[in-house]
Amino acid sequence: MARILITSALPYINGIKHLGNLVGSQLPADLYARFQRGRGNEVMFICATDEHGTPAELAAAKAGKPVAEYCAEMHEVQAGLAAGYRLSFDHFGRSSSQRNHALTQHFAGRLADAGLISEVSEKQVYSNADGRFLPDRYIEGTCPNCGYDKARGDQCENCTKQLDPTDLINPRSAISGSTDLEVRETKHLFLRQSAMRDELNTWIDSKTDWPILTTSIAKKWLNDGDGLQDRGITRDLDWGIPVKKGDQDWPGMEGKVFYVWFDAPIEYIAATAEWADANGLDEDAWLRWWRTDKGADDVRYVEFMGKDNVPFHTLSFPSTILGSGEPWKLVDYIKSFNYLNYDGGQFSTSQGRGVFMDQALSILPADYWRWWLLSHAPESSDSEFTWENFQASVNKDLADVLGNFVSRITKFCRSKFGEAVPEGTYGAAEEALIAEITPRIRAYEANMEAMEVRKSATELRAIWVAGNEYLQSAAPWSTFKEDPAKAAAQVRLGLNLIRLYAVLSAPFIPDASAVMLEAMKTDDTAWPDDVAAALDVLKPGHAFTVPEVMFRKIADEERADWQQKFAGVRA
RNA sequence: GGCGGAGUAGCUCAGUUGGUUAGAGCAGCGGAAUCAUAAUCCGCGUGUCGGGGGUUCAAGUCCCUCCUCCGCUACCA
Repeated sequence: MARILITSALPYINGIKHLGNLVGSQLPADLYARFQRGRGNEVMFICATDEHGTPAELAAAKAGKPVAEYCAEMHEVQAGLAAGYRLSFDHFGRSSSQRNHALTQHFAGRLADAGLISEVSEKQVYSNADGRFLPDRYIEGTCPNCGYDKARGDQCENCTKQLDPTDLINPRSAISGSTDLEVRETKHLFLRQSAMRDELNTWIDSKTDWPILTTSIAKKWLNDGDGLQDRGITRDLDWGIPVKKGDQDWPGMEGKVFYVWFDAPIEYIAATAEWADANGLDEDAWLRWWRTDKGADDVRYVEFMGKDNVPFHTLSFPSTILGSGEPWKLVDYIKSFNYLNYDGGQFSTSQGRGVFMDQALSILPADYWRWWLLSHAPESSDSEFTWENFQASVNKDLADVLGNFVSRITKFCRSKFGEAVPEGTYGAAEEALIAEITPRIRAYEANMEAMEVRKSATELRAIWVAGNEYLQSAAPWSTFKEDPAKAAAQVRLGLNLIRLYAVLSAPFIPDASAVMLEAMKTDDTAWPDDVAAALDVLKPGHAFTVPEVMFRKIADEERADWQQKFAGVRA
């Protein structure tokens, strides 16, 4: 039995995520986790909310709440939505946990001892009115290049010229609009990634099986300009993990916190410790997933994320791990995704454009969204959500192909043989179906193993179609008239197909899978290594029930209504 | 500007290291069947593979060039 550690990029705390965020990391990670569990492997699936940083503080202020309280509430909201989408995290932690405080401070101490931390004094813009230092993006002013009056301190959105905040004419705080700004000297810690460059380069070069999207981004950062740059890992904020060297104070760094991108990935580890705490387990229970000297040497660690997160997972976090000099588990495979667009434009959290996780669940059950999003996952390039495509795909695949298959076979059996699996011996046609479906199931497994999400969905659908093809050519409604025994065998196979589909489909549509198993009155979810045996699990006489309609169809009027409703911008 | 991704049938997309008549799903057209959520199954595709040039016996697949879209570009996370 293999042991597989899976992490999904951490959703940021400042609001409810949209469907693009969902399909870019958490959902495919869940698909993979469910598949691996289904195969009988031991899985640790970890996610958490990413709670630190300026945007969290601002969102809390806007909500009129203390930031700790705001984060606690939003964590519960996000946890509820994760449950709504059936994301099967073993633990959904918080980057603000005490475990993460301790681990982040521990790593910083180790890195300092290894000579990989430097202290740098720099000048940053301080807003007296806001009482805080302002990140470059939170300073607005007139672009010296094109005269655009809402240029940000890092870049002008109008002419795309990259800027330094001090370049701006008439700079003001983007938070309060105040022009009472001044440049102050402040000291920060930098992670000396540049010293790790060769080691990282060698490591990335060894990952020949990674998606091009992943390695090309990493190589770009390693080789661009003067090569990998050191990165500031502290900030002048109140909310965050206080800068400490292990459990010791860090002279000169009082009142500062670690930068969110330093502590967020460490939360993958800390959340696993939180999992152990929540389950009353000892230290070894989580260390065996993360420390190669404590049993993690046979763990396969896979990370899922959108492409914007790649630099941090290929360079910064590995620098932290490698630089610590301790035997922490490094990632084995990084699955990265492009973006999902919404009706011709981008989904946008800040602009409220698109469909958000809570809205989607309010109009349709999770399986509809899971199926569409996963079967259209933006793997090779950005992909696009349109209501027409969503309606057509879901109606055809889920309602017509799968749902109707379950409906027709169970109802036919009930009317002719009653609600129990009839007696019958499989013949040539049944053997032919098994012969056709077996290589498809093997291909499905291979695609799932390789995290080829769309291809997996295509193969699964083809397996559903094979059931309809079989039923159509076997035509038990005809054979029943002259040879009821033969019809009985055909029906028995059909009912067994339902159970098989439930097992195979569970990673994509867990709720429908549960409905199928319940209708077949079985809890046998063994993976079909032997397809013939898997189609013989439900024996003659085994009782079942006819389930309610599994997937209702989306009507044109509904679709038009939603299209209208979600066309604008969310308040 | 630099780097990366994409441009294949009306729509969404597959197309391994170049090799027989370029594929799938959806939509469309024709037919079969009537167990079923009017749900299924079968048949039907002459597409400048973004444009142009080149290498080769052979290119969607390699090289050059141009065009279009998208992302990233290091203090948003």
